[in-house]
Amino acid sequence: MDEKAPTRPRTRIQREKQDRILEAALDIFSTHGFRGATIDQIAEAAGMSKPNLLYYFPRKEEIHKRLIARLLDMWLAPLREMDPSGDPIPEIRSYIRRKLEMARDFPRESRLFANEMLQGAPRTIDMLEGDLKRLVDEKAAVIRGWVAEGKLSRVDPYHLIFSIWATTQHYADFDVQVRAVLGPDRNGEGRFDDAARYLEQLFMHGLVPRG
Amino acid sequence: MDEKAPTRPRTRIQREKQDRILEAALDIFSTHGFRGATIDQIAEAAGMSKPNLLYYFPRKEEIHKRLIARLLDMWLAPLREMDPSGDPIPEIRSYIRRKLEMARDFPRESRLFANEMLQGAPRTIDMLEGDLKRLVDEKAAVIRGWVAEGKLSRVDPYHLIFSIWATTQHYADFDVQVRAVLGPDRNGEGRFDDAARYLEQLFMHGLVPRG
DNA sequence: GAGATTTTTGACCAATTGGAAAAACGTTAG
DNA sequence: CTAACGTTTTTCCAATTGGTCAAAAATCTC
Repeated sequence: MDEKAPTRPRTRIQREKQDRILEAALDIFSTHGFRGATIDQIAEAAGMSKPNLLYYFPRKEEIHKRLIARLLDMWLAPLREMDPSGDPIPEIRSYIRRKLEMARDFPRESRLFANEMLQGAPRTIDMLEGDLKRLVDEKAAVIRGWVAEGKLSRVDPYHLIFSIWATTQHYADFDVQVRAVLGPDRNGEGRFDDAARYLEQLFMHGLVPRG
Repeated sequence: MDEKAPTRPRTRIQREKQDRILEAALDIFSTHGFRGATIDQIAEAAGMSKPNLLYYFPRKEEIHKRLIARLLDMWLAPLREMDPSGDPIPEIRSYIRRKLEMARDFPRESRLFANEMLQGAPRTIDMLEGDLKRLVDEKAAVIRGWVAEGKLSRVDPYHLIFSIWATTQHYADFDVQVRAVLGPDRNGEGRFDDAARYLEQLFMHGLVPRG
């Protein structure tokens, strides 16, 4: 069958333009949400005319769908790599570190996802209840096993995962607030190092000083 | 001087209608963001015609401003009440609990705020750098004092506050995801109790089991 | 109940929106 | 060169958007 829909890039020029569109769309969608973003905005950010953009992605939703798909795949990689046969503490520690690095290096992706969640995940709910839930269930079982072996405190594995997501993504999603509160001084990229150190302490030993 | 702008309600009917509008607007703004929300939507949700709504709030931005103002005031109350002369551990514990209760009882407010942050806080940045920063600076100093007295682990007070915000608001902002992952079973309002228990353990002692 | 005032409605507007059509342009294989 | 193809632009459209305005309706004051 011949598909004319340019969903997957065939030629060099198609690949380039589609990349430019997706790049621009990530900017716009991640700050304005799906409804708040306009095709004109995206087209301008991508340096092309609206009809030209629509030649590559026949509708607005198509662009968004592609971005979300790319994102979810990449987003869950760190959790996927949590190794059941590894040592619990280093595994979790490194999961937190990798997740924080992603918040630092891909803040727009984080915000795109956050936007979608805030809106009730209308275009993502299936993946949440499918792939995502399956993966989390699997890893939760692993964590539960670790707890049973006495290698972790007796914590709810689901809420543990939530808290890792929350604390790391916060630095991407609430970046403005973080910057505003830290002020101009404490505000180089060094804040991610501070965050890493803090989260290490929090997740390992908490706030109560050890006797 | 005679102000005709109905910014503050004068009569009973004004108060009622303005409340209905703000209530409806909270729904819409918190799920679609400022740009994604339309006056028509809000008017319909409030059960009145668009021109009628515009009689009470002459522009869209006015509604949003009022909501944000109301929200910030209420949102920072728990932090404001953190008592420098109290015991550190109970003070922080109770701050976390109150913040989690707010996420449970006022999820739309949380999402409204999150939406504004994602968009770069265009209508809120002044408050963030003003009132908010001042308050956080003040409380951070308090926490630093507690650390110096050896009553808390040696943590960065700013990131401590961020992590409390992140973990608690997560249950409001990412509600869809939390529900999807927990599945239909584990999903009564009991999830907030589970969260409370988990956060207690996390913030007090972390994940490493005590010898 | 008359008159003043407040509230509501209906009709309207210009700008913006997502998108369609088709013609114009460019590229390339034969 | 030319036919076939892929790309881009111009023009257009109907729907939606935030907002206005004057008249109608309801309410309040005396």
